[in-house]
Amino acid sequence: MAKRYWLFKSEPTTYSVDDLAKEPDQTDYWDGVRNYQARNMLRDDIKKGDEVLFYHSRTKVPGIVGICSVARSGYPDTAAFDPDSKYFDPKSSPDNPRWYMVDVKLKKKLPEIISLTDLKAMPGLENMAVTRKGSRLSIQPVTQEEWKVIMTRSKGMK
DNA sequence: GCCAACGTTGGC
DNA sequence: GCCAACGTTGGC
Repeated sequence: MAKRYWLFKSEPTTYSVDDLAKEPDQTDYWDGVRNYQARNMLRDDIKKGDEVLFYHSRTKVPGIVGICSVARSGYPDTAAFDPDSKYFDPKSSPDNPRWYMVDVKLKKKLPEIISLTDLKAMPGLENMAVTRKGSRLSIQPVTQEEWKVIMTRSKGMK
């Protein structure tokens, strides 16, 4: 399977790119996704070696803040089994897990954010879910063309 | 903080 | 299986 590209959203008050940067080996699990469409991608499609845009949502300036790679393909989200976790789901069990997560490794924190406003203005990104109104999907596929456009933009930074 | 858009739940 | 009610998301 060829390498694929994704965009992961997180609220920085919950988990930010700086939190990931502090982790050993800058690697952490991406838990708490509780949406079936996103779950299916985590379980079936997102593989080790794929690349990920780290996106901050629900903040003053939303946008892409980092580039990550997938360090581990989809496996059951253990937070769903933990009654003390805010992601606890009694309907998920180790025998029959409902939710999945992957591990991500931060490759590069961008020197500056590529804001949503920027993304909307960049040619070639018109079809990205994140630039479309009302898109709440927290895990989104990114095409190779879109990825290239964003990489070109990030390389222009100093 | 507001509120429109969205996804999920549950009664019927 | 429909759909109203509800809770959540996320830009502004």
